[in-house]
Amino acid sequence: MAVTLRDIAAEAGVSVMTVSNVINGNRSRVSQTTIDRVQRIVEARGYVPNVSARNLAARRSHVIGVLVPVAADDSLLMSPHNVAVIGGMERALRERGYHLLLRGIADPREVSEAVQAWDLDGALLLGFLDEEIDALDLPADVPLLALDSYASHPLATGVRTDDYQGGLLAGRLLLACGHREVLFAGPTFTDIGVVRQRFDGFRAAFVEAGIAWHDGLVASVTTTHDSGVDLGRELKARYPDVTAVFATADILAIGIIEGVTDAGGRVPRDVSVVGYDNLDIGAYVTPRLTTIAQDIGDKVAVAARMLLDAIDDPAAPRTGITLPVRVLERGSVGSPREA
Amino acid sequence: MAVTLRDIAAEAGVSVMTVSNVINGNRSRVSQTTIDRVQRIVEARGYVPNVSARNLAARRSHVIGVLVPVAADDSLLMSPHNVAVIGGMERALRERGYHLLLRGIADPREVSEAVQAWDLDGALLLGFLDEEIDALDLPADVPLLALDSYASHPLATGVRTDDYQGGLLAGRLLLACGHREVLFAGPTFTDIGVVRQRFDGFRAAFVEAGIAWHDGLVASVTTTHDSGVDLGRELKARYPDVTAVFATADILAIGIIEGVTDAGGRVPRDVSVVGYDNLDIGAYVTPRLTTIAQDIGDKVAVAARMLLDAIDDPAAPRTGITLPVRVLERGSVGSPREA
DNA sequence: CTGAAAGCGCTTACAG
DNA sequence: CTGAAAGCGCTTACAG
Repeated sequence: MAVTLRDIAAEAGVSVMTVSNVINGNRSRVSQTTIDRVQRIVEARGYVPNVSARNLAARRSHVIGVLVPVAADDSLLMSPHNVAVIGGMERALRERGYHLLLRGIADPREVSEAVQAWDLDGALLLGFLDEEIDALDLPADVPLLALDSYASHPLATGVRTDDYQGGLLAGRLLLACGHREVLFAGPTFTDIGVVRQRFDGFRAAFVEAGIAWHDGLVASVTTTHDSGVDLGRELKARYPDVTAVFATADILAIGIIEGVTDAGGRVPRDVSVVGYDNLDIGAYVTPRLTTIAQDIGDKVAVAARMLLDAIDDPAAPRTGITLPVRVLERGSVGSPREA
Repeated sequence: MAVTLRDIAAEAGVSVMTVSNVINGNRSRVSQTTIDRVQRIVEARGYVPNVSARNLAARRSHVIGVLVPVAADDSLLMSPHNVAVIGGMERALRERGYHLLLRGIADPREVSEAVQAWDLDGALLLGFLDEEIDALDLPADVPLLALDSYASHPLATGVRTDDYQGGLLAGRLLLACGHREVLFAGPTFTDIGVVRQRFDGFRAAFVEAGIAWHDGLVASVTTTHDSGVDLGRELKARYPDVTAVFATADILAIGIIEGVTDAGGRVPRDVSVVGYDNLDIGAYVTPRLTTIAQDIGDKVAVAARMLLDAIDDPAAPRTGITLPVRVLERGSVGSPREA
């Protein structure tokens, strides 16, 4: 049988509540002598508080749910971006005494279920659509943080990078190199959201430069390597005048480069490609990927802090934070060839 | 206030325990009429059982800890391999009604602490050294499963792929292409463990072929892209006669290819490279990486099943399972040039 | 088929 | 500075 508070209390000759106070660092309420004695016994007996009992009594869990939508194949959406976020989050939480419950969400209702069932202190929503977030029905006192979201749900006020600026920078870069026919490649988007922002920023670069941009130059594709390859292969046929592509994700951009190469083209000589994210992998491919870089570590650190602060002080007003992005020039962008 | 069992019981006019039985599917103990009535109320009120209370009373948690060592920089060891495992594990657990607690372990003692504190039903150890596993001091009744481990700890009987065979296949492949001076590149290894097995298998290929292999041809490096690059750059200088490298991880192999290329060499013309794992990324680099492929999905599925079976029947004897590996030939291996 | 009661291991006002 | 008691929301023998 595991050692309990009661065992410690008996051995120390004090009440259970005194031991509890020592364990929880309520030192002002206990004499130093008692603290020392109890701590020695705790140490000697290898006492470990039972999480369930503590959570039940305290009506909170010190657990943060990291909730990730599950794709059609029922497996977690573990993009390199999400992986970096989860890893960083685990670390930030551990440092502050919280734990991470990783949970795939097949139906949005499971979000509030998870929050209730686990007495979650908070939750990080990773990769949900803004519409899904807005449709969430949650107890108002549980801090939620949706990463990279433009949802208007008040609980979801969060952290994101400057997607509009990212699009703008990508547009400017390609325009500065002399490109005029540029394809925007990314997932289907609506009036709000990450992709919309990147698109608007991208288009603004053309307006700013006084250069017309063809509405038709948008390719709606899934954000995967494979669909990038497909697009790259057909690029010449479907968009004969295009000299550059702005892809909303590195993984997609890398696929596009591969597809273009497969079809006999060369990057950046025939087609320039700009990605988005700055994943490690972009540095491993040939040519190295030019991309819009966001600092995921920063983003996670800020998100963790914001979430835990909201838990400590639920009444404090929350304002979203937008982190900067920058252009990381490597080898996949050049000037267009003469026609 | 959240709805509790008692609320449901009151509304249904039955005892709390009857509701509990309905919730938990002990249908043989309740009449169909009662079941229906209770279920309707549960549905209408949006009742969600409290996990802490359930765990405390039942003395089990339905939580599986996925425990990953934290590196020197305190962040989780999220290699692509581990990521795939964690993603697959979450899914397998969710399908069977379990939850995943992701936890970085800085000190091996935290393993048993976590098990105790959370009443963990089981734990998956991911990326621990065999020595660490053998040194673990755990309550005997909590199933542990160490992936890819050769530890002798009885609780750690687990699942791994055939590392010896992997090394053997890599060796045979390179020998068949005509290579004789082959460098083995991987982390420092001892008498037991994954790397030792791959090494032994690799060397056995030479013995089998009746070809001598130079003991000096082992490069001890960390399993990272960067150290691969370093090794690749110095390859010609440090190992002038070497015509091929067998790296114990794809990420390392990819770095080596890049380093060789940086130094003006060409793969596979000047140097052939074989990796290990079959990560997605191996298909994106130039040339595409030839590698020893393991089916991580399979491995995780088997591991999840084994772990949950052990939880269901702790008395059942456990035997480790070794899954097959195969050679995946792509573009990074060729014949050595004439000297 | 159903229930009353004890108990899981903690924390939290409250009292002194 | 310390304690007795109630209670968190469940499950588990036990009894009928």
